[in-house]
Amino acid sequence: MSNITLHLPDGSTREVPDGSSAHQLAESIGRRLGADALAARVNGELRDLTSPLHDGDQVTIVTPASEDGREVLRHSTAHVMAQAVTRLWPGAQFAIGPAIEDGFYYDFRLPDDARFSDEDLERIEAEMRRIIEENQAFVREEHSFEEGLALFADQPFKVEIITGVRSGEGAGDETEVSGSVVSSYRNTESFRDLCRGPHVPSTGRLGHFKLMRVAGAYWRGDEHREQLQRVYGTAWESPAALSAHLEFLAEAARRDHRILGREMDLFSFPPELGPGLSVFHPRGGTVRRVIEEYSRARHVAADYEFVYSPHITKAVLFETSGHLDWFSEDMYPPMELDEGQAYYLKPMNCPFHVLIFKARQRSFRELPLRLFEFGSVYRYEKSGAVHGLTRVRGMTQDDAHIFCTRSQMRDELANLLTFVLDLLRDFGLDDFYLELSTRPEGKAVGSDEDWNEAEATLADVARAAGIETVRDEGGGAFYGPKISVQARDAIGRTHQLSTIQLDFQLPARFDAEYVSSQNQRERPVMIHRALFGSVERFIAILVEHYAGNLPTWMAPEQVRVLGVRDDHDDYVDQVRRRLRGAGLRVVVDDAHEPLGARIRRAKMEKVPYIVVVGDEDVAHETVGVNARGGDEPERGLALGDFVNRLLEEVERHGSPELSRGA
RNA sequence: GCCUGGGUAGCUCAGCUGGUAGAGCAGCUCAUUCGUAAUGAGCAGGUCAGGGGUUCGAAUCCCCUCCCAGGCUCCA
Repeated sequence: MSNITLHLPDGSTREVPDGSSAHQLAESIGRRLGADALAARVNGELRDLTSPLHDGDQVTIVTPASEDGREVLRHSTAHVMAQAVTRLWPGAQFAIGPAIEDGFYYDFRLPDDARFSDEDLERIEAEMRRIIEENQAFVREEHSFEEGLALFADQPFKVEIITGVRSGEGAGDETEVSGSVVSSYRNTESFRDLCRGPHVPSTGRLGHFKLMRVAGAYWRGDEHREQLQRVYGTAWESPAALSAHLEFLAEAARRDHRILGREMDLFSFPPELGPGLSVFHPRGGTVRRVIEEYSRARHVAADYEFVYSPHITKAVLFETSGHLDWFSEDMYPPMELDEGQAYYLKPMNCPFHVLIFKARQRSFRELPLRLFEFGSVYRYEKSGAVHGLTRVRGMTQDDAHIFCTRSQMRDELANLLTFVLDLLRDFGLDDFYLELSTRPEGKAVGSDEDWNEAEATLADVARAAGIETVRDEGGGAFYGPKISVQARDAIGRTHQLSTIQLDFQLPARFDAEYVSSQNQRERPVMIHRALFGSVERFIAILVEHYAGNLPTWMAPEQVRVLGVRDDHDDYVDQVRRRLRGAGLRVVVDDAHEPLGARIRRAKMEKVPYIVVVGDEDVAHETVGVNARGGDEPERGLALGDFVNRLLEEVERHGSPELSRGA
């Protein structure tokens, strides 16, 4: 028997007998690898371990603790769940069950319109453990379309997938079927599932999973079609990886801004206001004011001009802008005033800024004209979509619109991107990537040339910024492409923050013009940009990023002063006035409670500095300082030194030009 | 908007199959005067989300509405 030569990921080659499977290759490399192997990536394609190899193949053995390995074991775990469900609910129909980030899901329709309850998750999980205990093999079988249709005759969703593939539709169902044949994986005589694969060799290779929740999900993601029962699970290569993931979820829950916001008395969502509408309490108001004031100072330094616009407007404004055509469903319904005149709450600020531009004739000498506003907007988000401060019905954008000439556009965008990233870094977010969203099919307005030019310009600017950029094809707004800045937070989650959008449409719709140096009327380009996105959401992200421990410059309360005994009150007040006089936010806790209890309260409220003063401090004009996150309290620090230290810390965060100018 | 689950004191929660509401923390009062994460006692606090129904009797069972959570859909 002749040998074939295979290429391994480390660049080496290996000869194995012709007809060898990926599994045999793994075993020939090492017993340990043979035992670990779950699947193989052959010439870039994931395959079963049993698949035969051919001369010249590039082969990577897939082991559990890898992205490929986790994907395969998650997908296989989804099949185990489907089998468990059919055992528990005979006649259950299943739709699709792919691997997703951190886990998997499977969509089901249960007999007699039954629904899963939370308790059912435990039953399903127990049944899955039995299936894993049985160590059933995953056996791949291939069929013609006709055979496939016959095999899955009692599974209407599978039939739809198969017929969709045959007619060339359903390209999105690659996890189920691909190519010219129908493949299925059989676990037992009675259970098989339509699937492209690959899968782990047998169910015994699985087991580090947990079912998380049940949810509704529309068949094929279409809200006009049947809603199925989706079960989500997480699955990992080892107990340690599973528990690390569960601990990550617990950590995210501990940082939840909705919980911390209440505990820290920052904001609330009174039910009397309605879903998605928040109020900021004094402490949250302080955080917000500090953030907004800092943003204003930066914008002043960057030559923005400040404008204001009303919250409601006649319908004609949004008819002209085109927003009523596209988003009327997502706007609050109009108020009928003045004999049938419809007024809308504004869902965005841009048309107002265009009107400001148009208020008089503009010269090219005024461009770029940068109009900034903390603009409150109202959007009628679907009731199921609102979430804390991150998805709301009323929010304030740090919104600006830049009017410039086409020749200024590139420089303006490049400077803007630098400005954005610098500002975000000042808030402690410094791990970014960019997303370039391009023309949305079927929704876009405007000429191809304009779109191409806009996309190319944004791509150039993104490249020049030297930050990782991913493309989001078709993700742009109807009037132009955009760059968005995605920031990773302290626990690795990404949040879409700033967006920079190019717009050739709105100036045209409103017939905005400037007079050029050639005395010609020209159409300006408009750049929409919001750096925080919404101020509310930005605060939520910061609270979660810092787990509530906001840096001193943003903290609602910077220092808490405690006297050891009542008779230190005079000195406590002296310390308070000194700190207050230096512009610091100070609170005195003179409750009649033991010092330890007051320390504890201040710690739990995440105050950056706790100052304790007693007899020795009164005598020497010193303070004891217990810093948040510090090891040991510092005793006998001169009051003046402490004040200077704090002032330095508070001022240090900003950019140099700002601390000089503002 | 749809699916699943939920709503009991300011917060976290208990209250079995219907018999008339409880704890801890927080709050208030009094006592305690204390050097770095919980001093003690007492008091007060509830239309059990709201409305309707079943019942001799509803926090508990049924219906409707509101709100919340997690998904789906959507996200200018």
